[in-house]
Amino acid sequence: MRRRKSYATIKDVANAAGVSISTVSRVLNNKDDVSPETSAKIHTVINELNYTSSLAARSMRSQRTNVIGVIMPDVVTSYCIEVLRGINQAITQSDYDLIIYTTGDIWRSGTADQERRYVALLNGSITDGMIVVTPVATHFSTNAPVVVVDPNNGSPNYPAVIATNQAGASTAMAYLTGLGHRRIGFITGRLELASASHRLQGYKEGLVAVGIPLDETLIQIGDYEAPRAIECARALLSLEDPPTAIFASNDISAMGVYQAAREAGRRIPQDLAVVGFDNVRDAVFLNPPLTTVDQFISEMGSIATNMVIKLVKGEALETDLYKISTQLVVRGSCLPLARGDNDVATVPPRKSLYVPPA
Amino acid sequence: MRRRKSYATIKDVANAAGVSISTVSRVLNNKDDVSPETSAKIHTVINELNYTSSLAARSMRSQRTNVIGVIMPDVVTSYCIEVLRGINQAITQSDYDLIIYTTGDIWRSGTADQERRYVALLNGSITDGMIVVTPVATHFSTNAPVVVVDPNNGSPNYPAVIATNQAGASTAMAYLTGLGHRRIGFITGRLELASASHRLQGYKEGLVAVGIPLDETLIQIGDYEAPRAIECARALLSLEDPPTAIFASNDISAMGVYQAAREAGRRIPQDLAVVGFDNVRDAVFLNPPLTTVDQFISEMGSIATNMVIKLVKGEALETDLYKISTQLVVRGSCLPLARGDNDVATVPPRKSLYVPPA
DNA sequence: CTGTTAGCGCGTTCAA
DNA sequence: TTGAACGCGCTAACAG
Repeated sequence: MRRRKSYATIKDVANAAGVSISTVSRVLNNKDDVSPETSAKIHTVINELNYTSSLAARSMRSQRTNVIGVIMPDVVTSYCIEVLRGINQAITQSDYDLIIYTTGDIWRSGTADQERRYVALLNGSITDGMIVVTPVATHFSTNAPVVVVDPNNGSPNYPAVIATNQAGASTAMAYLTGLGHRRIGFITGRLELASASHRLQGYKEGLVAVGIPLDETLIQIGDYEAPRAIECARALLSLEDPPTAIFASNDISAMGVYQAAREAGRRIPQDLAVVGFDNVRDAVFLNPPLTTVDQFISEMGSIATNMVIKLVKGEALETDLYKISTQLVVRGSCLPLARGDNDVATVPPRKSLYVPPA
Repeated sequence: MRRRKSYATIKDVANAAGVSISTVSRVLNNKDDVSPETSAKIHTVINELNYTSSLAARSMRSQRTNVIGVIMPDVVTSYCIEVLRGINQAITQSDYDLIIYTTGDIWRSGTADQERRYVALLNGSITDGMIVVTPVATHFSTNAPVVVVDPNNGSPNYPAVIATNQAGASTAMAYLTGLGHRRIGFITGRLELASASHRLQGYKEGLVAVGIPLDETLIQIGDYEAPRAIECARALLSLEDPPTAIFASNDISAMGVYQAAREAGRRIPQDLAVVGFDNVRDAVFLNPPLTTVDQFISEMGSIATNMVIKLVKGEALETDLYKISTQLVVRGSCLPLARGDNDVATVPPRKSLYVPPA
């Protein structure tokens, strides 16, 4: 499996153009001291040979690659996809290219050692700066710019973009309790993640705020994924005294609740109010459209991207800790708690308003 | 912005351990001819210095990186996300790491030149082999393994994984016409993509098969995205003689149809049958669950991944052209066309069966 | 078992 | 305006 010089190198270009390597290099880097003819000649050859300078060799010398790296635990969960969406958008409007690095294993990675390894791997070579998403590690061995998104530890050592998970959750609770709900089920996220425990705190906080005692049976341990959420919702709905509302720790879990409710013959929102978290893109397409807490995930991605780019360029940051406030997006999945069983007529009909996510 | 030797190099390790550089290299690559003590000593130092070998330098020498590269037009459309899901899964079960490369611009990229540039960029340096998703380019200048997913040109020059788009679409049409529908609207995808025109062909084929004349007003030009699909569906539904069924070129577009139908007060499936394409993860969470054509996108990703890995290892492929047959997944978004307006009672109640996508 | 030597492809001096 | 020489961090061949 040895492949040597399978592609054109700067040497090939130099030979074909009848000039020296360094002249080609100069042309590549737009130095001004090259005669127009030589330059033109070289460009022709470059096109003919389909030459591209080697990222590896180039970065090894110049420490400059025009590439921003992203390290994520995975690229398939809705959260990561949304972050990516934002990063993607910010990259589009910049001169930088994007490399996403992942082991592909949701569970295996996420360890501090892995993260550190990756940061070193990319930053030591092919990346000008990087974004680490939901890191557990607190320190990375690199002095190239690092920006962190939603770190899993308290006070990040790097410029960070974070969401106000707890406040968002308690806002949602305030909404539900305001509608008269008192038995509110909760499906947690992956509790080993900071976001999940913060949302749980928000749930409890919301209960305390209106003096509802905590009922542990109303809390189900989820994992941010639909299958588990379906089970959780089934458990809640088959309780002797089932909740009239369920607050799911993310939208995917809320979709699981929809599924379980349909199975159980419970109508949303008449028989069961549902609130999600994230405001994922598809939330608006559910029937009824999902009321959820928007945490502007994709914004977090684009802000983080702009932060690293600034740092790479040597500019200063306005702030090292960028907090993004969550916001409740009210759509059609909740109704006021009706005392008389299906007293739906008393509430205004919900409009099928298209509320674009983010 | 010049940063020199910001991180530990192999030289630092060698100095700190009091050995030569090559000895360290041997330890790094698990060569057997190193004394246990030396090896242990070096490992200690490596940990202390938090050393990671530079990907750039390493790959430049050894042409071996243990990294598989993916080049995609973007990382935010549902199609790409699904492909990624499959790649992700296959990578998990391998020893390889994954790098995803994208310009982040859905529209800017997708040009043959860009693709060629990226392939050269990654393969010339940091990647052992790569997967190019929906390429328009037909040839890449590299002899490192390349596998192509759903190429936009006829006969790919590289091992490829492709979906049977046309057949899938005509199957869906057969289903709809079998239910008695004769006025069937169609929302296309981005017609510059091969998949989109193949699906359109399948639509027409399905019409021809049962002798329904083509009505151009029933074909709306979409772009695989929801907002456009909503407009298309609105147009179809406000036709003088509106369709009784709409076949959308992908699930995201089908979600747009749901939205437009809701606005127009049309119930799905009673008043309007809807079929999608892709079988995206969330299709099952829609209400009613979406009947769609599964093209096993994520399988395509994992198969492609396993193919490159084989090639990288120097193993032979069973086949160079892997066709994945589509399959209709019947859920709840279609009913037989009822002559007597809302003659719903004649059909069996749809079960809310959980059909896991893929 | 370990050190020395020679590049990989490229950018950057320094001379010419 | 251009070319020769050097070294980035690393691996592989060859000596010892």
